[in-house]
Amino acid sequence: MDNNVKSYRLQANLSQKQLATATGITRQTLSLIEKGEYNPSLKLCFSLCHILNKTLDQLFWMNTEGRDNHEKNS
Amino acid sequence: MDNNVKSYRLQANLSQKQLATATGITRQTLSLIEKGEYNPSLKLCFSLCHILNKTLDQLFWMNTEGRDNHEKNS
DNA sequence: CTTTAATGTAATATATATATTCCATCTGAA
DNA sequence: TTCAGATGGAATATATATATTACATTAAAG
Repeated sequence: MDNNVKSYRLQANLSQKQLATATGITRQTLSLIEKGEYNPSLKLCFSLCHILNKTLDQLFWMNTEGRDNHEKNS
Repeated sequence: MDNNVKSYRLQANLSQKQLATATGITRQTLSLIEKGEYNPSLKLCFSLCHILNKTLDQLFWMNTEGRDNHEKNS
C-alpha cells in the first residue's frame, strides 16, 4: 500500500488539511493513506489524482524491481 | 467508476470465474466491477493489475475529454 | 431435449474503509 | 514563554466493499 501522495502534496505546497478538504476526505484518512497504512477506494484515489493533477500510476504505482513492468507497449 | 477490466480479461481469454479466482475475489464482485457499479479498493485493483499484467492506468484510467490529461510530462 | 458453462442479479452477513472527536507532540512566530 | 499550525495517533460510529448463497437466463454441446 505504498504511494507517492505525500511527495506530490509537498510539491504542490499543500498541507494535509488543505489536500484533505479539497479532496473531500478527512485529514486523518489522508494521514493514514500517506503512511501507507490504508487501502483506499478507487474513487478516493481518483479524487486525489484530480486535485494533485496526477494519474493513478503516478500516485499509486510503485515500480519496484519485484513487480515487472507489465509490458506497457503491447 | 468505468474501467477496462472486461476488455483486458477477454484479451487474456479468461472467464469471470477464472479471473476472479486467480485474483482472490468472487465472481459476483468481478461482475459488478466490470459493469462499473462498484468502487473497488486499491488493493483489489492491484490484484487485478497483477493477474492481467497491466498497470492501474491501463485498467482504470479513463481519459475522457472531460478529464484533463494531468500533464504526464511535467 | 438435457446439460453445462458463462453471466446477471438479489438477500443477507461480515469485514473494513472512512468520518468524527479528541489528545499529544513538534515547530515557528509573536 | 505562549500560541497557532501541522502532523501522528487512538476510540468509537457509520457507510460500504466484499463474501456467501442462491436463483435466473442464455448459448453451446451432448
